[in-house]
Formats: sequence, C-alpha cells, structure tokens
Amino acid sequence: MPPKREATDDLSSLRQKSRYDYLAKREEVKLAELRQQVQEEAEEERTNPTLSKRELEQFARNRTTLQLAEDRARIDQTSSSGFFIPDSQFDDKAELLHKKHIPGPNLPHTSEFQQWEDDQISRSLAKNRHARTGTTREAEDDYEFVFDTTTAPQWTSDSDGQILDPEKQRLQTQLDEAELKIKTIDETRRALPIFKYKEELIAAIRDHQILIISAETASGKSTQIPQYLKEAGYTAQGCIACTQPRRVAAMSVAKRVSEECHVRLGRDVGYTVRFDDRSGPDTVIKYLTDGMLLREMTHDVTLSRYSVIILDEAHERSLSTDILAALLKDLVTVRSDLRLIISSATLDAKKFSSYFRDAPVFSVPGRRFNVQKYFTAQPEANYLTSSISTAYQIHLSQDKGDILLFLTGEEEIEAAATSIEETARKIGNRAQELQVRKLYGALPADEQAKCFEPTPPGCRKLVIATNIAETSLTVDGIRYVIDCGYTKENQYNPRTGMEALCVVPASRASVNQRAGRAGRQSDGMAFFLFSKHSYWNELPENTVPEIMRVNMASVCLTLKSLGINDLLNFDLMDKPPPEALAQGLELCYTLGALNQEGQLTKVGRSMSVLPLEPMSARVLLAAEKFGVLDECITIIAMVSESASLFMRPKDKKVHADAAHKRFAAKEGDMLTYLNVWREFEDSEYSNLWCKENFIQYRTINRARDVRTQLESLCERIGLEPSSNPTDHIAIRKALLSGFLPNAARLQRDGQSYRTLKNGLTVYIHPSSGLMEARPRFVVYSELVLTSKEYMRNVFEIDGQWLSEIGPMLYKQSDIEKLGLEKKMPKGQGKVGIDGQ
DNA sequence: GAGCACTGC
Repeated sequence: MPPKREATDDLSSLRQKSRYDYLAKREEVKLAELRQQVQEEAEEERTNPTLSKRELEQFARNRTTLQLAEDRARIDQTSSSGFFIPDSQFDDKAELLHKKHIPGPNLPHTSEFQQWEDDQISRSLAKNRHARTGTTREAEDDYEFVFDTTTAPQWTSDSDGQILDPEKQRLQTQLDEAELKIKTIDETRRALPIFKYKEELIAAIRDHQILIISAETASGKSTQIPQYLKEAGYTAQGCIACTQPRRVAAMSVAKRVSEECHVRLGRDVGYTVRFDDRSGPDTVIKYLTDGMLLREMTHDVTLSRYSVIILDEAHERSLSTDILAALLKDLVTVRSDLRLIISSATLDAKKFSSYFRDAPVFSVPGRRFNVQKYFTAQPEANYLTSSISTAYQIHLSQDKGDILLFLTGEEEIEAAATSIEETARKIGNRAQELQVRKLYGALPADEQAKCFEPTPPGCRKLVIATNIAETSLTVDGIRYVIDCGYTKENQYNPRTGMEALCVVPASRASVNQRAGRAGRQSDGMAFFLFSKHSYWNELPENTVPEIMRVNMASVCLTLKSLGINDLLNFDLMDKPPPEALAQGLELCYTLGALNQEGQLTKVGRSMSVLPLEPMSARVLLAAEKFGVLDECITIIAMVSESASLFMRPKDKKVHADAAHKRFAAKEGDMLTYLNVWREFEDSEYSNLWCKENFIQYRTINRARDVRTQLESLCERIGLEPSSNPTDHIAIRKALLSGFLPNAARLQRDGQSYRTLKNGLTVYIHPSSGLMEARPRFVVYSELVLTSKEYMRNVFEIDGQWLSEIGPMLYKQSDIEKLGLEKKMPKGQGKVGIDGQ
C-alpha cells in the first residue's frame, strides 16, 4: 500500500487532469495565436499609415490581453494546484444524511445520487470501524482510493478558498473579460442559433407582411433580427422599432446592438424609454418599451417613420403589447409598406398566428440546457416549510451550483430566510456554508445587489425571490430551482373599483419559465412543490393577460385619443369584461373626458397627454383653476409612487413610525406627501436624509422624475404654472375634482365608512394619518382589499364641497338625505350624522 | 390598527 502522501498527490493529480489539462492546452494554443496576432498587428501599425482609430484601439486592446494572458501563464506555473477534498467533509455529510437531521418532503433523487449516498454512509461506517481499531492511516488511504471521481458529486471545501489567492482571481477575471473580446463580435453573432436561418428569415419577412417568430430564449432574436433587416435594406425608407416590455431590457439590448454594429449608442442604434431617450434623427434601429411606442402612436397614428415594427416578448401579454397588437393589426391594412413581426414563445405562436389572420410562423430553436423537473408525490400541505427542507436537501446532497427559491412575497421571503439561517447555525460547520440572499422589488437596491455577487468558493448561494427573478432579473450560476407554485396576482373588481392582491396558483407557463432559470449555464434541476397531477389539473395553462384584470379607465382614454370609438368591438386578442369597459367609459365621462356621445372632449385630449391614471390627470387640470398646480403635481407624482415610499424595517418599526409621524398633516395623507417632498427638496435630494427618515430613496427619486416630466407636459398642454403652498383648501378642492367618485362618509359606528357612489363599507388604512381622526367626509385614491376593505391615500373634505365641485354626481339634498333617511343594506339601521 | 407580485407611460 503506498504511503499516504503519495496517495493524496495521486488523487489530486487525477482530479487536476480531469478538470484542467484540456483547459491548459487550450490556453497554450490560444496564447500562441494571440502572440502571432499581436506581432502582425504591430507590423501593420508600423507600416500602414491609414489605420482607423478603431483599429488602433483594437490593436492596443489585444496587446493588453496578451500581457494579461502571459502573466496568467506565469502564475499558473508557479502556483501549486490542488483540489484535494478533506475526507472530514464527506464524513460530516454522510453523518448528516445518515441521521436524517433534515426532515423534508419525499424528494425524488437521481439514482446515481442514491447510490452515492448509500456508498458514503457505508464508507463512513467502515471508516469509523477502522478508527476504532486504531488503523486510522489505513482507513484514510482506503477511503481515498475507493473514491470514484466519475460518479460522485463534486463537493468543494473551504480549502479551495486558500488555494485561489486574490491576485490570481483578479487576473483570472480580467483574462476572462479579455478573452470575450478576443472572440470577435462577428464570431459570437455567427454562433447564435438564429444565424443559420438568416436568409430564410429575410425571405419570409419579404414575402409576408405579418410574421410570427417563435423563438426560445437565447436564440439571439432581439439583437439579430433588427440587424438582419437593416442589412436587407429595410432602413432605407424608415426606422426599425423593436418593443420590449421592460425598460432595462430595451436599454441593454440597444447597448449590445450598438456594440455589435460598431456605432455609438444614440446614433444609428438607440433606445427610448420613459425619462431616458437615446435616439436621434439618424437612428434606424430603435428599441423602446411597448408603452412608449403606444404613446408615440398618439402623436402619429400611422407610425409613419417606421418601416418595420417588432413586438418582442409578445407572449408576456403586457397591457401595452396587447393594445399595440390590436392597433397594428389594423394599421397594416392601411400601410401596405409596413412590416410587422411578432416574436413570442413557442407555445403561444399558434394563438398569435390565428389572431393575425393566419400569419405564418417562423420557428427558431433556442440554446437552452436541459432542466430535469421533479414533482412531489403528494400535494404539500405547507409550501413554506417544505421549500426550506428541500433547499437543505439540495444543499446537503447535490453537486455544486446555486439555488433559486420562488416564494410569493416579502413576508414569506423574510420568514424563510430567518428559518434557513437558524438551521444553518444549528448545523454549524458540519456542512459547507449556505449564503441566503433575498430578492424582491421593495428591497432596497444595495440589498438587492447582494444576490448578484459571485458565490465565494466553498459556498453555496440560496436566492429567495419573488416573481421578479422570473423575467426581470437574472441571477447567474443557478442550477437548482425550487418553486412553491403560487404567485401573487392583482385582481381588480370593476364593479366595486376595489383591488386585491391574491395568492393564486401560478400558471404552467410561469412555472416552466421559472424552471428554465436553472438551465441558463448548464443542465439544471427544478423541484416543484406540487404534484404532477396538480401541474396538469390545477395550474392554469397561462397567466390571465393583464388586460383582463385591470382598471380600464386609462385604456379607454388612450384608445379614444387614438380615434377608436367602438371600444366594445375593438379587436383585442382577449377582450376585457364588458363591465370593465363600461366602468372605464363611465369614469371618463364623469371626469369630463368624454361627452355624452362618447367622444373625446378637449379636457379628455389634455388628460390623455399626461402619463397618469385619468383621475390623477384630472386633478392637474383642476389644479390650474385653483391656482395650486405646483403643489398638485408634487402630490400626484408622490401618490403614483406611494406604495413603497415609506420604509418600515422589521427591527426598526418604532423608529420608522416616529420618523414618518413627523410629516403627518392633519388634513390627510395627500398633504403629508407634500411635507415629505418639501423636506426632501430642502435636503437637496439627499440619500442620507432618506435613510434618516426611513424613506425609500429609489421611490422618491422616481417621484422626482415623474414630477419633472409632469411639469413639462403640463406646460405643453397649456396649463398656467401656479403655486400657493399654504392654501390647503384649494389643494384639497383640486384633488377632489379628480378623485370625485372616491368620496366616503363616516358611518354611525364611528369606525367604518360608506362610499357615496356604491355604498360599500370601507375603512381607513391603518397606515394613514387620519386613522385616529376619522373625519366625517373623506376622499381616497384607491381601494384595496386585504384583511379588510381599506381606503388608501385618504384626505379630509368638507361635505359641502361635493355638490359644489361635482354637482352632476352629488346633489346637496341627496347627501343630506343619505345622512338622514337612507337605510343601510341588510337593514343595519339608519345612517346617522354622528356627533349631533 | 396593518401589509405592498411585477411592469409601464
């Protein structure tokens, strides 16, 4: 039997071979090529005086790259390599698994893993036997020699951290970056799955005015198709527009394409999103958010400057994409020169095709890795606890790779994170470290950023996220996805005007998308915390499109301003409930945006210019009359972002509440916002001030952007600037003019309110400053159904104002009658005027 | 006396 030292070396060299030999060889060849290239470039630079600046820069870059690569090669020769795994690591895991410290759902394992687990346990027992008989060394040797590198999962230990010194890591990163650049952009483009179909694709677009492209993610469609079209000459008479449902996507794709085309962003290739326009007269490939293209249509109904419109990610069915699709379907019959491309996921292509008059479907395969899906045998009673134990099962039994756990909201995520960290403390150093990271929209930006930090060697990262990680944000290095199978969905009831955020089963499309997050860089695994039966029988096939479950008022106004008069017969892919449309139209009429014939009025025209809900837009028009435009712009901007304005960390609730109380205005929350804004302005928009006062910096900054935009739009629609900071009566009257249908009156019990319009029983939200005062008449900006029916953003009004400002809605006599005579529903007694 | 999935103009 060989001595131990040699055994260790043997093992490590074996492992090194399997992992690094080919890498080293590849690098050697690459280095030689690079040396040659740099030499040739140097020669060229010396002899050719007509080189462009770009070429010279490229040469310089290549020289730096070579330098780095040679440094790296030197370090490699001097550093000792080793991927030895201390057996204690295995021992601990085996013990853990053997004793089954972690209870969990009956997770289906791969058979190899099962085999490995059994082996580990028996080996561990054997080793202990050896230890007891005093043959420790033999035991160790024995253990290392039976270790089979081909079947056992590759565990790494803390010692990896000591092997890689920071300097080497830094160089490695730089080298990786440089390597990416060596691979010329053209090469990358050619490697995309879509490249093979380039000619066919161009031909298809030439032959068909509408084309559905069904392509999987990572096929390169968003970046390549506009470039192919440009090469095919479609930019000669017009511009190519490519819509994205999200701002960041529009911006990053535009940046990428401008690099591929070797042009400066904002010239030939640009993007347009709200608050940020980087496009100009030369722009021929323009990425924009779907909402932005819709807004452009209100200025130019035929989109005359565009020759091609690409609706990207149409399968996500965002509100704007759906409306655009309907408008464009119409537009192509008028503009025969316009090409329309709808890009969607494979599953929905058929639906899009039949909607667009049986347009042909062009399929492009993607470049995704395989994700193995696992279901639970039985439905899980509590997805929160089973998701936690599943995470631990993966952590203790599976190969390297980070875990992504989908839960429904902030509360669950915080609870899960606390519980997992507690368990981690109990296990201590018997398992490798598990870093828990949280990810949800309301999380402050610096906390969010922690998810994207690379996982240190010897650690595993567990990201607990909401839907935000499904499409909006991508975490690298995920190999395992755990999905609770539920989502929070906003449901709007057009009859009552109430919103509710409900936990509902996620759709099959959604859970598949989530599972796909495990297969971005290598093969992955997805663990669904529901049974296969539920998957097919309880999960809806697709998420209900946004247009089916939102307030239609804003949509009505937009469509009317585009000259669509018959909304009920407007050819949308999925038609919203007629009730919702009727309610939307009615509101527009109440606000004076539509006349009795349902035509857009002058007021309505002005309102449609403002990127706001109709009620908020109406406030600004009224504010001019009351001479408080400046104040109302601030308030409306803050209200539109109010949901996550005040921060309330769990551990500092008392401090936060105290800080927020300072801003409270006795007339109501709307004036509280005004106070917050004024102090923020006085602090010169300071981040520190926000921290001290528990205000979300990100949110208030967005409100600042909205405010600036509204200011300039108000000027454009001809509103006279005015300000009167102390006249709180005028401010509230202006607000009432917009939120007119949202008035409520205190009921006899002195607790609840009754909405004047629908007679619903509602309550002031406990976060409101008017919670204790409970004035007789209040107005709110929205109704939310949580544990109770709550009014949010409440302010006090005088009952007299209702008939003064909204005589068509409220008659003074009615209001008085309501107080004295009208009976409550269900015979609960009379509504009295309290305090009298 | 209590919660806020995610976008977008």
